[in-house]
Amino acid sequence: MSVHTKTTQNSLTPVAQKFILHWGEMGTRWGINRTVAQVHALLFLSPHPLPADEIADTLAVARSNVSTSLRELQGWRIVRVVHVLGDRRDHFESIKDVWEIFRIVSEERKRREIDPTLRVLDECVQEVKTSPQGDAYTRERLTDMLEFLTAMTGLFEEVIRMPAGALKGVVKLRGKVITLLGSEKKKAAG
Amino acid sequence: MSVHTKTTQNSLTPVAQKFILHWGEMGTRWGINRTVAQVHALLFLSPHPLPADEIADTLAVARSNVSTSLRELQGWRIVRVVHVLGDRRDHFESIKDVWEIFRIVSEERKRREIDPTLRVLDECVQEVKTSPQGDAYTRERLTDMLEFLTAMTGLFEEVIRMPAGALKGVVKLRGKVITLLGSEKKKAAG
DNA sequence: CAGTGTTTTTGGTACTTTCTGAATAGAGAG
DNA sequence: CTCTCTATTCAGAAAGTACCAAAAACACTG
Repeated sequence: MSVHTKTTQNSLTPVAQKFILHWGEMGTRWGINRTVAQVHALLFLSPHPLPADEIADTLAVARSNVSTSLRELQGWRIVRVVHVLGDRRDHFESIKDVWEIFRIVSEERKRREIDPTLRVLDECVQEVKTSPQGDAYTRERLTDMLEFLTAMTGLFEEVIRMPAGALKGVVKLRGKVITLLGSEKKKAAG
Repeated sequence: MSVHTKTTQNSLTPVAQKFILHWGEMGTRWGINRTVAQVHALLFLSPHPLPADEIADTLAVARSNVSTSLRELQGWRIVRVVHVLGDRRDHFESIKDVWEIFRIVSEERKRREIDPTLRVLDECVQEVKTSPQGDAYTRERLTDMLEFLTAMTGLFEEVIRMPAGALKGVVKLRGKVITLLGSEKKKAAG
């Protein structure tokens, strides 16, 4: 206690504070470290790149913690280091395009989590096919799951590959997407 | 009568084991308790409803832990209790339709996490509009984010509302979705 | 190469979550 | 009503994660 006396408290507007805190909270719910999410939120809102110590100051966390978080964010390729003339320190900035952020994070998570799952599922299906007991029910369930995930991933990749602006167009079609897909499906089937 | 053998055959096939372990691991990465995910995986694979003690036995976790996990799964409405004649114990079964599972879980998470985020973002945007400092940059960033999330949520709802079978149809269109949406957008715009 | 500012690593502590065993509560049967 | 079987709750143990301060490493400068 009483260690927080070094309050240079780079002032956040109440709004920025609210957003950053909420973002951090959401992070934890999706398996992302709170501080990491907060650092990202701060950089996202910041109109110019920030040095690590200023981030630590603003968020009131240890400098070392910021260092780790920045490293992680760079690993996800949504934050990068830039340099400012006359300042030896690294400065960090976030990608600002929300669609880009979403796309990159999604792809990374797909790579890290979905792809391995698909691999495991495929192995499972193979194994259950050749297994001595040949549990038909298990096989059916696993096959279903594999097919579903494959299909879902495919659709997702379509969406993710859309140009940034396209999404807004899609929204204006509210309700039409299903129809479009549906009718196309009928044409293909019939 | 009512002679359910205490010594249950709790052996898992290697394949089932592999799937359950991986599923549990994936759960943790998406903010879902490992045991909860494992219980779900087990019920998903099981050709018939299972009583809690058998689940505990099979997964080698405490009975109480299973109780909690089942409660959580029921809260998500992807597991329900059923009864077996001549057996006082509750038996549990999972929804088997993968699309259903995905739909229900997605909607629940949207309700719990996305919706509150949209609310906070909206508040932030309102507040920054009327704030004394009126930080224009922050406002722009927050507005962007709000618009994006709204759009994404909308699209997601479209997809989620698709009938179970439709997804497979979509996959066959590989590459056409963007085109369809794109051309439709141009038509609408131009 | 000594000196200074900056970043990363490390080792330990605090905190959070998960899990368990024991206690408790409930529900039917005799 | 009591006995038995089952389900849930709860307090603390165990495990896991986040965080910090200090030390080490690094990168420039003069």
